[in-house]
Amino acid sequence: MLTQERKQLLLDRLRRDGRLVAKDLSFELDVSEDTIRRDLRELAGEGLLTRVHGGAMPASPTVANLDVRRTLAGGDKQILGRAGAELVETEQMVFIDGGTTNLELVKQLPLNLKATVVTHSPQIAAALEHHAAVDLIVIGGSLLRHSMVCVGAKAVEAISRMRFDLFFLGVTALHEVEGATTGCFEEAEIKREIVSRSAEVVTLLTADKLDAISPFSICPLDHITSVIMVGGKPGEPPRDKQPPFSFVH
Amino acid sequence: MLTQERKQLLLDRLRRDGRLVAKDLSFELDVSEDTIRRDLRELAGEGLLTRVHGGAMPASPTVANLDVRRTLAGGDKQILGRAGAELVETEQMVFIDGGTTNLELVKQLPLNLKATVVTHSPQIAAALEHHAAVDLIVIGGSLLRHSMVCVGAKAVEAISRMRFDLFFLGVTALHEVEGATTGCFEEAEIKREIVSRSAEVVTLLTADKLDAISPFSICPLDHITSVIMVGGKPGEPPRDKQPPFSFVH
DNA sequence: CGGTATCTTGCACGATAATGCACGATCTGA
DNA sequence: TCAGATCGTGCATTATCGTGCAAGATACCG
Repeated sequence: MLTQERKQLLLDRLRRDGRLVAKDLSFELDVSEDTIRRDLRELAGEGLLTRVHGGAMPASPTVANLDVRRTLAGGDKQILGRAGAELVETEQMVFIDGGTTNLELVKQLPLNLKATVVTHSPQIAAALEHHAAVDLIVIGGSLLRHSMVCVGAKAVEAISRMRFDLFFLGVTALHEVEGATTGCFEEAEIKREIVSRSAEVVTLLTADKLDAISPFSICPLDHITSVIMVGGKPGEPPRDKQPPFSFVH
Repeated sequence: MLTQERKQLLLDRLRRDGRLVAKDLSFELDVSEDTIRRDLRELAGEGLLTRVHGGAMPASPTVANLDVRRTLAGGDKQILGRAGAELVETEQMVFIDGGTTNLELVKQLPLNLKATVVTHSPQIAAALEHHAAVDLIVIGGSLLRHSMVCVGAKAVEAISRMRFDLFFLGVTALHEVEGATTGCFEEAEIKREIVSRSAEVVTLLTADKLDAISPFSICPLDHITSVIMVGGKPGEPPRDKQPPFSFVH
């Protein structure tokens, strides 16, 4: 990727998101953080943006940097997304479930990632538009409105003819005893099928979904390879969870 | 290959990709990098592009970002989109093809529209997220990168079991004699299937696609119920086209 | 037909730009 | 105040660039 092209992309991102995080960009564009910081320094030199600790903000009179740190830190879902994005390896066959957390994950996948991605979420698919080296397979079917994923017999059947290295499972609740559960029968059905055909199952979980139960069961906890949660306050012993639970921040 | 020919190719590439990489071009055209760089230097001298380390970028502060271009180029397409949106009636079964024009159409559909929409474009599907009363069916398959629609045998088969009241057909070219054509074999295949199963076929057409021909045939002109074009200058008699052509502005 | 001028291309070589890493300084949140 | 993240700088490495030059192609002219 050309240097100028990258800088242009940074500016576009800044306009779109209202901020830039050096570390995330470094991962997504597959260059060192030094390079990103150099770019930001130069763009700031041209007055195109304002540098702040951790990244950059728009140059315009857009608010000062009172609590820039908090702004830059981004939501929990972004943190989870980044952690998830780092798990994907070259040439893997990955199924990505729907949901806002997984959408964050997709946004943080390296732009030059070479892999096969399967999804039943049109939004996930659309978000992969610019990942030119990703083979994208969309599972069709009736679209469930509230979760915006495709379900139905045909969808299950299509999935039943595939095998995945990695599955990013979205759940509405996770419970020590009841395992992973969700709010819709059709969705549970299809998730269960995917779980059964995946070597690794990873769930990116926000704290509010832990120790909760939804109506329809997906699978017991031990079918899930890894549960990644946003770590609470640093210092605080990260809850009393054993693996497969892990914490990021 | 002639020098001038090569330079023209470079400019075409630049317009298409938004950037040029010297090394890649050297390999592709089988000349030394020096030659490419010489070309770029001369083209830059004529102000046709801007040189950057590793290649070249567009001369004008062109909006390199495709997403931005999509919204900017919107004028005519928005008009077409509105015209198309007005054709959809309650309870109809509508297939919406991919493409930026149809995306505009979807954005202008009434939020309370009650209908069944079928599409093989994840972007179209995602854009219908907030249309709560729309039954949405997504046709899955391998995703064609450049047009971002799903294709393949499974997709055609799924479509072959449906019937549509209305099909918004996207084309890259429309010609009096050759009819509707497009740039990709797989796409033509699937469009043809949809046309054959639709009571009405509507094409929203920007002027630049008229009287042009693309490699793969979809259907003759008389299979198309209605071609809606953006009217040229108001006052100017809207070309010499008979129905099915109609003009809006 | 032979000779010359012009253009194009590829290669060599020193100069410049881009990148990543190391290390110490600075900033941030607790 | 402290630990960890982020930053700036200097340096080594690699890729790219610009220039000069020579070989081949083509056109032009006598």
